[in-house]
Amino acid sequence: MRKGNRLLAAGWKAGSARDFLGLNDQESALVELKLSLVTAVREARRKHGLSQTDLAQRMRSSQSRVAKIETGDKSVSLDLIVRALFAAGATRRELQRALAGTA
Amino acid sequence: MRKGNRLLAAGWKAGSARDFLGLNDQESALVELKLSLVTAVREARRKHGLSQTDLAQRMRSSQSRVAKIETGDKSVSLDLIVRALFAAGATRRELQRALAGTA
DNA sequence: GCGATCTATGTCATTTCGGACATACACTGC
DNA sequence: GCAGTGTATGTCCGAAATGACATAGATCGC
Repeated sequence: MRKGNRLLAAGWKAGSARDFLGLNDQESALVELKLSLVTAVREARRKHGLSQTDLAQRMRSSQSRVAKIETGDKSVSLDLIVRALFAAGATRRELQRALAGTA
Repeated sequence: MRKGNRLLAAGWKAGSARDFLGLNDQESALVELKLSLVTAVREARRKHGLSQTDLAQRMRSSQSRVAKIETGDKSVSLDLIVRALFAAGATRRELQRALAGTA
């Protein structure tokens, strides 16, 4: 939790996301993918000046869910992350860029 | 189902994926996103000379699930699609390209 | 300090998803 | 025509995800 990645404290663990427990290539690829998108969600949300509550309404969810999304809670699906991203006003192109991100 | 998009016969409907029933922008964006990826899954699988059964094993799933993925069954999550994509040997970069696709 | 706003975390009831199995269909070589 | 292979579809049940609520922490202006 120290360097940079404060994200995913509970749940996914940080770092390269593979070293921490038996994740094979495919699994870690997915986890890291989610990581990138989760970051993009918060950025998109803030960029558009929305609170978690605002975003929650836009996507017909709840503030607590949005918080879980952004903290990388393991109960959050990729579907929900992407929905959040779109609801936060991100375009498909931005999604694409986010994907190119940190990896 | 005629022109090109034979995909998603049952379930999501085809075409621009929005016109067919009350989907707002966000919803249709997600559906179309899934569409692109689903196509990518089949391509990746074939490119690597795998049968649905083969891919199923790689991702510890079943042939029927893979079939459902590729036909756009609505019981299939984005998570599963992406897992299939990685299991089929696609890289993150390819995923990114797929995202740029047809839209 | 207090209210207001924003975010994080835990829990729970309901919904949705997923693997497995059965079965059907399509095509191919024999 | 039949066996073999690949794909599609329906169903079931256990597992995971989701929204909602409660509540706590963290800032900030006053």
